[in-house]
Amino acid sequence: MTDGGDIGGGARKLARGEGVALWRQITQQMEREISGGQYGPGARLPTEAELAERFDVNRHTVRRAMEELEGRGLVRIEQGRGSFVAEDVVDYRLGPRTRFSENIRRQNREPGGRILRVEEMPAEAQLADLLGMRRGRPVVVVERLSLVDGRPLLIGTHHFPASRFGRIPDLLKENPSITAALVACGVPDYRRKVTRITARLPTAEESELLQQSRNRPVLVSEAVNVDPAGEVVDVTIARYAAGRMQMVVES
Amino acid sequence: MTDGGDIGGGARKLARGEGVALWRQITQQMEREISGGQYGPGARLPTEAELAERFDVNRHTVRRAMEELEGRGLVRIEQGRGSFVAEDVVDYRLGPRTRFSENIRRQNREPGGRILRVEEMPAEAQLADLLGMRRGRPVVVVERLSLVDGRPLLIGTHHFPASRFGRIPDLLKENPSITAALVACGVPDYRRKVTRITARLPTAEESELLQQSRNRPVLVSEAVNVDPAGEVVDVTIARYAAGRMQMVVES
DNA sequence: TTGCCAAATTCATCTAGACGACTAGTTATC
DNA sequence: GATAACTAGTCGTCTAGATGAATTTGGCAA
Repeated sequence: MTDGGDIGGGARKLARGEGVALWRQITQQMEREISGGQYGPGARLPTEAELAERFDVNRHTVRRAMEELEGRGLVRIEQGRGSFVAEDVVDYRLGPRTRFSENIRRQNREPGGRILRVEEMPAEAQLADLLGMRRGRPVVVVERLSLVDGRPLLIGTHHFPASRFGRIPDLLKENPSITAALVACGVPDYRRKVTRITARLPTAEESELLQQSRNRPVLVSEAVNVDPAGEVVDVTIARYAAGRMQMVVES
Repeated sequence: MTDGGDIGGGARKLARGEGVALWRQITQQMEREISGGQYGPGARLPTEAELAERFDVNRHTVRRAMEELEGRGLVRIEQGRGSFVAEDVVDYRLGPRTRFSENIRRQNREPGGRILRVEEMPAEAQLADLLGMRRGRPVVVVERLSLVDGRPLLIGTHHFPASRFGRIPDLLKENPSITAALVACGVPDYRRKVTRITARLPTAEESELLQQSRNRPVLVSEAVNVDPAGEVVDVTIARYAAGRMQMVVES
């Protein structure tokens, strides 16, 4: 065995004062061990205190490394329980006719969800432009948390022109399905016209609702939906727990 | 004015010991001030030391808050210089015939790039399946950093079956255009068949190449490209600096 | 057995201080 | 005038220690 290193899983000496931060070296080492199969998916990792001792650094330094791994999607950290190797992702198809429930059921998983918020408010400039309506005219905003097998996957915020869809709040009280509410408003079908996608870290509220760590990004999609006549039905902004899904675009 | 608070922009007292972490409260306050226009896009924010004094907390607490804002895309932190309010994003169209250069030029921006790595290696299981070839057979791997107006936007890793595209390494020495190399290999045209998108924090190397903070996520896309006959040409994995672009999917 | 409480474990936050690394501007030197 | 050396300002990393919050465990009482 070479200079104090123990490739089999023991402590490998960190290089101090050589330009590479200690926490980065710990990140790399843990990454090697996880992808090398030292710990299987879902397995529990040593505690921060143990790792700190093993690498002979302060616990804060280990924490910095673990936070990095969590953000990269390799581990999941739970307060009071420990750290675990990450697992499982859902495929989420993004097509012109994407409907959440069908999408999920196609993968033999159980869709679910609940309405978080329904309100009417004036349209801001950018939103009004996308909806093709005048600024300040009322829009109905519906926010929904969608689940897969009981785990939150996305937060969707829908914006409908109130002139045409003012009945939606009442309809949703009867039946929480947005698609059904649209049918009742005379929109039997709609399709996605354009989608913009980016990613960022979640706000405190988002990470709370999605039950996802602050370090894991959210995929943010902004979609414009139109009815068969090409009329804009709504603008939806959805935030997906990136750690739990992969968006699939077919073309 | 109420209990020591100065809504106009001065120090607002933080609530200690009430269940909300101090760094979160600082995040919120700074967010309010930035989105409220206290600081314009690109403007320099107070130093960490100044903020620490203003909020009456340790500098580390301010740092935690600023890292959060950076990850969310609101600010940009530069060592030795300071922190600045974030700006500008590029639209990146993702369609069946997406070509990087055209895509960028359409927005009156200047595309650029350089080849990072070219090598031949055996195909791993998953990759071989996607390419429709046997495991372990050689693939040509080309890694390229693509720039917009001189700023890195994405790292693309292309995987070609070596049987058909073994000449690519030599061709790229003449002309660094991948599209041109494919033409020379008898593939005048190709299109994107399916794309999978997710997001995660970047590795050290990725954040280095993309010149993007460790806290800003990368959008990761995996695309399968096929020629007009439907034969798989390559599998490309691209990592985009999420802070500098929005992916646009039209359907 | 069930339910509850207390202790132990483990991660989360905050403070305090030191030093390193990078930037930008100033001064000294050739 | 150009260049090098220095300096102040600012962010980055690391240590050390204290306290809080969430979870698990084990024992005791009903």
